[in-house]
Amino acid sequence: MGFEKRLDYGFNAFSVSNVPRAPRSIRRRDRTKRTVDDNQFCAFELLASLAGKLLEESESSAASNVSEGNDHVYIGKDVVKQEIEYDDKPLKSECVEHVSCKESVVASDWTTENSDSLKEFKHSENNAKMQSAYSQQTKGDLKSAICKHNVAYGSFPGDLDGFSPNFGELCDGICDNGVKREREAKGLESGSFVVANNCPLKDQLHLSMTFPASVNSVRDVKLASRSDSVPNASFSRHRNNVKLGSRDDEEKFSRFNKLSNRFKASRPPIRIEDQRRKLLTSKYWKAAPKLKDFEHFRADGGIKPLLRKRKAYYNYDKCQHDTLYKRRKLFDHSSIVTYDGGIGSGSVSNSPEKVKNENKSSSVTMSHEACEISSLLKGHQASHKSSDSHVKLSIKSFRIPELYIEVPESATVGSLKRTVMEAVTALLGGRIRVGVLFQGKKVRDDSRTLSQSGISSDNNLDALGFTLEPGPAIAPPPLYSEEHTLLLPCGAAPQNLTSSLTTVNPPLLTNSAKAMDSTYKQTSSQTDILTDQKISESRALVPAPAMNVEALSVVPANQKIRKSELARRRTRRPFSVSEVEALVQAVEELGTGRWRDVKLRAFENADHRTYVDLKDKWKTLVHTAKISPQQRRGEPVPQKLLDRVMTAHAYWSQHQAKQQVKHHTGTLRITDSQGDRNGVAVAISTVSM
DNA sequence: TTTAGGG
DNA sequence: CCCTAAA
Repeated sequence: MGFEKRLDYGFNAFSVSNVPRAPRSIRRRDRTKRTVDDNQFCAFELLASLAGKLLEESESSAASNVSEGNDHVYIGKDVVKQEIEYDDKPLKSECVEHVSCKESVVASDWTTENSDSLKEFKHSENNAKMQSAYSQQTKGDLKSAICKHNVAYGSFPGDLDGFSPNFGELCDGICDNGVKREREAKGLESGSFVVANNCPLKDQLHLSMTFPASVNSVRDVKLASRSDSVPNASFSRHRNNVKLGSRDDEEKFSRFNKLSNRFKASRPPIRIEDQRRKLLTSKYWKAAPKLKDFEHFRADGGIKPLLRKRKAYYNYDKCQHDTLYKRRKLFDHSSIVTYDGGIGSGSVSNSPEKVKNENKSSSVTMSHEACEISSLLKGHQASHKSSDSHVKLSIKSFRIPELYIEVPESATVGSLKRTVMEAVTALLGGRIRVGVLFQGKKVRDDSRTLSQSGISSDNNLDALGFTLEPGPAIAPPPLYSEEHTLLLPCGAAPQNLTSSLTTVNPPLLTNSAKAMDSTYKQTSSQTDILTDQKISESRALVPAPAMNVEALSVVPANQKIRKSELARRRTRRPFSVSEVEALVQAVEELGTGRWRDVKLRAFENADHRTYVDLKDKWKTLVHTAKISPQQRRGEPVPQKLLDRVMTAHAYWSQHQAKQQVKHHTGTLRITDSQGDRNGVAVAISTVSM
């Protein structure tokens, strides 16, 4: 009966490919060895032929900068050691690191960096500089050479598995010593970054030919553009940071990784997205700022090129995981330094006596938007002539909150100053407003008088605090919805305030509404760092005198941030009609219980479509088909397709039911005669046909 | 890792 | 899309 029904549904054409599937282990094997062999030679050859050239160019470009000349030598040494130590370090990881590190370098504009304990970071930095040098000096021959590098580079990450057995040897063969090898790595990375701008199209094509998909990192564009930005312009850095932290970027990053994975020979693609999710799910970002952690990362996150066992995969996964992780960390790092970074001990002090001058000088360097602070300070100055009924406060200093800064030990004092200056400038340049805390609570009502608020000279003014907060920019809704702050308009000085005043500052976020997205991240990561870093330590940086209520109020806020971060989704990517078509087609042929196969058949090259996605889409398609056209939304799916969806859905659910019935047939037959529950069950499955 | 389903 | 129990 079921069979006839099936005919009714017009499924004659369906190839009943519900053949028992081979064990996964076998199925998996089917998909292997596809890309590697073909590409192997190519990549090796490129690598080999370019190694020398690359080396030269690396040297020349690095040496072009005098200040970097020394670094180069020095770092070269370090790096060699490191390379040896972490021989199995995944190259891909490297690349990503440098991406991130570059951010921090550009952001802080450090000029020197040499420290054994900061090997890794420094190393990266240097690379970043080299990249910079590359991008600026790349011309003529170098250009094409770099492009080729990119080709070689492209082959690395993807072939870690398939290639890896030879990878180490390859490197050893090409590079006589660690230095060369390292430089080569640098070159590869540099090339990959520069390529986006300079590489002729044909090179890109070459890439595409060599590898299944567009190997060129999607991040290239942004990186390239970044190197265009003026290193000294803090605001441009802002922009870059925002960009870096943008969802899109993240998304692309993921894709970048996945792309790489696709070249793996003996295992299905890694779902980086999933890993990301796991990361996001993890309670806290392990944003430990200690640079030593980088080394740690190195040590345990590496991949043994020669390993092919499952374990190796695990390592690789972990590595990838960590890579992502690390990128995150680095990103965080750089953003912190750039964004609201400052140095804790360097509080922005405005003693009453100096207020005027400070204002003066401030107004030079600060944007007009900082007038709120100026106003506050002026008012404060005016407080000297306070009378009895006046609350007397003395703002000794405004501390910049949640300060966290990280510079290599080898950084010069000058660069440190610059870094701090830039951070502070960026901070003050934004819209800042002042919040008033009293007895641990925000004083929300701006219209209330001080006495109404309980703020009087009689009271313990230690309970009064001010906070610096992000300005009127579109405040992050969940985070600051409760933050009621007192925005002091220019010239509208607060009541005369004298007397000692404790100031505590909540996280001062950024000024730009546009930057909100990244702001979240930065804030959260920032707090994570502090969290992970032992409160005591962070307190040293952010001395929050007397009233630590602020810290309390910060906690929930950050949880909100974290929440928002956790909640982050992939960018939505509505299925196009053609995708639906492909999906329907595949499901018609494969059924509804083989999403992995569906994925492989119809979406193998769609990295962003997981089998879960496909399954979900099918689910919604079925639903869509069931509802009236008026209720449907989004890009309309052709009714014809929906019909097919219904048909296929009906068929396969029936099929499934039939299978189940079959499966239980023996049991059912036996009990059927009894006409009880089992009989009912049979009837149901029949009905559903 | 995949499947299956609820959220 | 996300999350996750189960397989």
